[in-house]
Amino acid sequence: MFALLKPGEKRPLASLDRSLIAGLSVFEGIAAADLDRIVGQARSIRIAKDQPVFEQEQEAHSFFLLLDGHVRVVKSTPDGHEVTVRYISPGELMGIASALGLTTYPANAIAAVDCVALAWPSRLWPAFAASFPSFSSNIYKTVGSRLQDAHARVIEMSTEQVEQRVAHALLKLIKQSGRKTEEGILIDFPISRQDVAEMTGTTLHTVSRLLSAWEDQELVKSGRQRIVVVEPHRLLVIAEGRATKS
Amino acid sequence: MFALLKPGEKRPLASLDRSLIAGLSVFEGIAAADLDRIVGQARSIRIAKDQPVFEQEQEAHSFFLLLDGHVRVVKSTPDGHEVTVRYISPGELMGIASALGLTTYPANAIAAVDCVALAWPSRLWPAFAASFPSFSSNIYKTVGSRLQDAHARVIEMSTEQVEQRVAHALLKLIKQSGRKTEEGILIDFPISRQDVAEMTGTTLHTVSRLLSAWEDQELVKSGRQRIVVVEPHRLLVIAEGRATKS
DNA sequence: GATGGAATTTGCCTCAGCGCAAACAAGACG
DNA sequence: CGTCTTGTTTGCGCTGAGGCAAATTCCATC
Repeated sequence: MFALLKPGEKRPLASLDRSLIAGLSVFEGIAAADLDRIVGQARSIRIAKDQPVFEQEQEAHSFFLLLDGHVRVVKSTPDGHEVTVRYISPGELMGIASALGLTTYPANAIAAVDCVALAWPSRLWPAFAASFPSFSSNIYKTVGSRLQDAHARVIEMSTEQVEQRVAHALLKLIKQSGRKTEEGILIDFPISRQDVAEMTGTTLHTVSRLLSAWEDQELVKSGRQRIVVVEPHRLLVIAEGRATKS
Repeated sequence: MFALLKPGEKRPLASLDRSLIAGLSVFEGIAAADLDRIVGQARSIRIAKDQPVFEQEQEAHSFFLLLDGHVRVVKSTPDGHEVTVRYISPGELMGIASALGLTTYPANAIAAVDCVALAWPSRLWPAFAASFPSFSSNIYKTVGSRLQDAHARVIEMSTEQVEQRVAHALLKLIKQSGRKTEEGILIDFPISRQDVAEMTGTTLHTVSRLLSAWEDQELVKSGRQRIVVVEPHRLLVIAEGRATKS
């Protein structure tokens, strides 16, 4: 199920760097000893690019903490549509269905690049919640902010035009996973027009047209599965709907 | 802040009917003694029609359990749009910001009719979570299902046409708050075209046109702030997009 | 029962964005 | 180095649904 990374990768597997992990917001306020007890029960896994971390409807056997890479969480509808729920960045949790009383995963999670994650068996959750209150409280904060995000998304879909939504999506992506380059801020994983369309409720054609237009205005530079935001500020103007339609 | 009901209302205030409350899913699996300890710390409040239960951005001083009535939860955007997040029915929680680590309410809650609710001070939450694990677990189940709902909503907005979304909204409403009458299933509180528009991300004009068309087909009967679904099954056909556009 | 305000209906016009289709470019792979 | 797959671009036409505006109906209230 979990394919291996290409050989030559230099990421930690057996010997996890606890000091790095301890800095993550999920573990905020947790004593070192407790942290060890929590992390000690996880196994470390690798997921190759384009492989699933977990799948919709599948029994939720584990929950995960992404250490390295990027994961796309997608919901598939019965009639064949795909809607991207969110992208997971390093340090974020995923597959926390069990904390919400679900027994199956509500979405598919696909590695956008080769990934490393910690995995805990879901059955440990009740014990964790009881023994490490700050851990569970941190996790519920995550859930809370995802609920907020989802509502914000509903509001965007209800009140904004496609152009604004796509602009917002790019801004979110560079905020979450942007890497400065000399050209501008690069979205640090392969992302296609189709992917952006699935995030914003539109079509790859419309996204392509928008990116082309923005490219002409030197707002972004983009290529195959690659988007660089050159002028975040002007993009924000569009996102907020204060753009001067010239 | 909390206006009174009209005189002559016969609802319980001081003497709460515990046996009724005990049946609610929020309290599932909780010992009678614990239930008493939880409910004992709540105060019972009344909210008059059109009055706020709590308001967006306000400090989240309390969380609530609706006992009677219907509450509309609405988010306002900076640019004046209003998006209805959900309707709360009797037995449901609202204002549970504190359980998610928020200090302010993320939305406005307005009584759609005169309401009765229990209110707990938010500061009790950590103690409740620690002392009554099934209570907190039930609450997080609620949160989980709301997260699911929100995602479902995003998917609807991304993949369905307005007609389907409005049909879905009516079906959800009759499921949640439908009352059988000889005409059909009545949505049991005043709801305007505008309200439906705010639930579905469209305009009152479009909702009005749709309801008129459905009225002609004898699918629904509607009037001023009043909607009766006559043929839920045919409405479901529309909602699923299997309608024969005649 | 007259008045005023709120909710609803409807016609007409416009356009953002989708669907379709075809061409094109860039890697991947042998 | 040619070939093939996958992602991208772009033109064209169409239409679902919103915007605007005016008329109408229903209630609440005095």
